[in-house]
Amino acid sequence: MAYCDTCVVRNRAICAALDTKELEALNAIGRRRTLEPGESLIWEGEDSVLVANVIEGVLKLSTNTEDGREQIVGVVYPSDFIGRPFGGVTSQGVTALTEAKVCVFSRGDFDSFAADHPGLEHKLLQRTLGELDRTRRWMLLLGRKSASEKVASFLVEMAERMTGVGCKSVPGFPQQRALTLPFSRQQIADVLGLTIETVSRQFTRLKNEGLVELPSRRDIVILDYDALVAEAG
Amino acid sequence: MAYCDTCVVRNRAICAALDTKELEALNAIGRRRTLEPGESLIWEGEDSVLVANVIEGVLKLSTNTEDGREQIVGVVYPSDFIGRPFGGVTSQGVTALTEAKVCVFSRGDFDSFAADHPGLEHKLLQRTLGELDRTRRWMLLLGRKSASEKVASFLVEMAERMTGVGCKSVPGFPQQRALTLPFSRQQIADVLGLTIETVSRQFTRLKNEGLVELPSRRDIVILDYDALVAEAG
DNA sequence: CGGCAATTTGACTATCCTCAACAGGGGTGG
DNA sequence: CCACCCCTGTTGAGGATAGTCAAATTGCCG
Repeated sequence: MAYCDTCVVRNRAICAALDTKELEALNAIGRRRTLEPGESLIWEGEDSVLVANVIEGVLKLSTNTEDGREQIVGVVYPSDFIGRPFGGVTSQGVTALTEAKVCVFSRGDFDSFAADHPGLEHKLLQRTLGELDRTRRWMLLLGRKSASEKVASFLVEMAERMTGVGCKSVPGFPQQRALTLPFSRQQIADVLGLTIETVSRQFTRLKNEGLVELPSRRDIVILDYDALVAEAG
Repeated sequence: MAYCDTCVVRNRAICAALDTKELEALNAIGRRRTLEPGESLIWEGEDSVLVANVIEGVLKLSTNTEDGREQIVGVVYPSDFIGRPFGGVTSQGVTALTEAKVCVFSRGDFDSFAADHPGLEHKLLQRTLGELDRTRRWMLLLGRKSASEKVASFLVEMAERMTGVGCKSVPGFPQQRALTLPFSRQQIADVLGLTIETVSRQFTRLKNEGLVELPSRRDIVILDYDALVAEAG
């Protein structure tokens, strides 16, 4: 049952703080789980009952207003940590965007384990501080950027994040990058605080201006990365 | 020099994790500093050179676009922690809104000290997780709420946060609360992702509808708290 | 090939922003 | 002590951006 031995995020996730023996103990309280696209792992407003590491796939963190408007407040990738340790109510739901594999722990078990392993907590703290930085930078986009700046920023961010995952650099076109988005148009709108129609219009504008190509609904080829960065503001 | 003995946030800040002796060691590497309103402690984009605890006053965390638009991404109160431990570049500036007292550490000193005191790191982790939750909830406001919902949410949040600080409950009017805002109109706009004019118009609307009174620029009396909560969406 | 959902496009509207003028009030200096 | 000034905030008019509603189109899947 020593999943961790073959875990692809072994050295990038917070588990990297643990030696082989400690890892075995952690392994004993965790279990792997596969999620289908659209499947939720945690629901908004429930007591925090579990935490997890992402092994594979992309998931969204989202909150909703009572009348159904949604805002995606975070996107997590392999090696990222999910959930709210040390009590409290989770104020975001967690839902798989692609097929995903996660390593799940009951929150109580994880809390106790973490209390005995300061190195693990340190890793988690660093990760949380980084996530807070990233989240605050995103607030500038939500509060102060125009629709065109938002969409350009989104594409730049995706190009960075997906590097090495779904990104191929095309020979002879160093700026050119192809990526497969893990988001529907609606989900992009929910990330950017826009409507689906506005996102769609911005995409076609970028296509008409020759900055991107849109071979299919989920695929984007970036033809002029620098122009996108400039437009991101 | 044992400032900590008389420190008003001794039991609420992350220092609460330390015993008397440890506190002495921490005290030795920190120093108190007073900030005037508008004075900055940390500038956006600089290397992280110091961290601090807030003892007294209110400070803002803010980021700016190149062309000068500002977004306030966090507001910190007494006992809150400021700065970016464990390296990296701080992506937010920190500026006092009111006169403020802070307990400052060089980042390197603090990092080393924290490494030897897991209890302190644990407190800091809890605080950071809480701040991340709060920040993500604010993203829903920035991305999905209307101007009237934003302003109402802001007043509700301020009423909660300032309780016990600048807040008096008026006998016979349990819903009624008076508070002195630490923000100018422009700063409120920068918190909410609005313009100063829109904020001003929302305030006068709330006044005309009898939900609040505005005795002076910085003072607000909430006459109908429940209505504000309802309008916050 | 047909059906369905996602996306795009179009027309129109509302909200919020911009620009501009005005008002208030707190502090300073005469 | 009062008048003035400057800064902050308010109010108004007009316009632009993004939202809403509706219809057309695409492409995916059986």
